[in-house]
Amino acid sequence: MNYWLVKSEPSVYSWTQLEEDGNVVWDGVRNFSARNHLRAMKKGDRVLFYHSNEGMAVMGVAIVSSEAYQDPTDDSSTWSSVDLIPETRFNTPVLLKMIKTDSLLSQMQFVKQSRLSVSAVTSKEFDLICELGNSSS
DNA sequence: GCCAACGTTGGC
DNA sequence: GCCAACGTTGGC
Repeated sequence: MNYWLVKSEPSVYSWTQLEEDGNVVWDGVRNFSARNHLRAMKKGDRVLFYHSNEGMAVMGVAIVSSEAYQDPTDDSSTWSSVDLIPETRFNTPVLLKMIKTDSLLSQMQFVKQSRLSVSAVTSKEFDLICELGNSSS
């Protein structure tokens, strides 16, 4: 299994919205590196769901429920989408501030490439984020 | 195929 | 609201 992180501005699409919807078509990605990550996703892969701009924290874990297919919002056959479903809501969102102070987590791809909207996560990083997110503060 | 200009993202 | 980072575009 592989691990990923997607970013979303909560004013555009939030974790709470994902929980209400039960699933989401992750469309609108218009960056080649991010698209390639979408295409590498397998059903069952875990995806950290990060709030950018407001909140700036990993909110929980989603699951890839459908592998990459033609982005329905794209006419040019260039871009791809996947489907995500919510799995676990962290009881303690893992703040970017905290991630940046950790020697392991501060090396995460999404920290180093802050504009990449879909990034890869190692299993170590994933486990530690989950540990922090599931611990009661 | 290079690179300057431009637009967008996202943290602060 | 500012600005740094960086991906994309387009002229040459």
